[in-house]
Amino acid sequence: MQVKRLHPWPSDAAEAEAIQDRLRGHVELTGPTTFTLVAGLDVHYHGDDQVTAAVVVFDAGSLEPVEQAVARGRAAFPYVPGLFAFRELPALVEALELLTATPDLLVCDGYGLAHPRGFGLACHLGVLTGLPALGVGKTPFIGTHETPGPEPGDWTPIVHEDATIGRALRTQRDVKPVYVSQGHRISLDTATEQVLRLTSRFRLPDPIRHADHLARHPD
DNA sequence: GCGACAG
DNA sequence: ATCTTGTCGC
Repeated sequence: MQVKRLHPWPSDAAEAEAIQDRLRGHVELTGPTTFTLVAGLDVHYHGDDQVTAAVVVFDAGSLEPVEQAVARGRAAFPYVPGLFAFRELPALVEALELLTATPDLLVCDGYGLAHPRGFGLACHLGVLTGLPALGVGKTPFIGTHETPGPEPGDWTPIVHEDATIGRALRTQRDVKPVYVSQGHRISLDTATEQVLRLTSRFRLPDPIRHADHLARHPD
């Protein structure tokens, strides 16, 4: 698939934040409610700043993987909380461009709207591709939330400065919640519904687990 | 002011 | 993040 060309690369944190502040205005918080090809994305780090990005495309009906791609490279930015996307974006975009199929939903490993400037990795990937995107975080990052109930599907809002920016969502009984937020062209209800639908057996959605596995074991 | 801080 | 990758832990 084709991805919009990356903006000039930031040489420091101030430039990176300026890019986020500018692109934030392009995020759309509504979009389709059903999908046919869902992609999970993840990046594996190894050695000194080496990265392997993986994307696995699933048929949304059968939940079977239909295509995958891997791109190797170097972390493109130092790790700074809030600017984490700049480490992984070039490798992830390269992996997406290797795909023959064009997914219609990106399931990202990290946050979207639930971010200090409202523009996490899932928003960034969504805006660059123009595709609906959602973020799934494994640890709380920003905002406050109550503990959701113990059953799959139970959730509580993540609130920051009087706004709901995501949900703590229980995907499996008595297993720690995941943190869902909108990336681009998706509602919070739809993002929640898709994360649940895509999670078959473990804590995280299958597309993210498969991408994680592929990034660790590319051969 | 200090510490903590997605992956 | 890195480790083998299910999740939790005080």
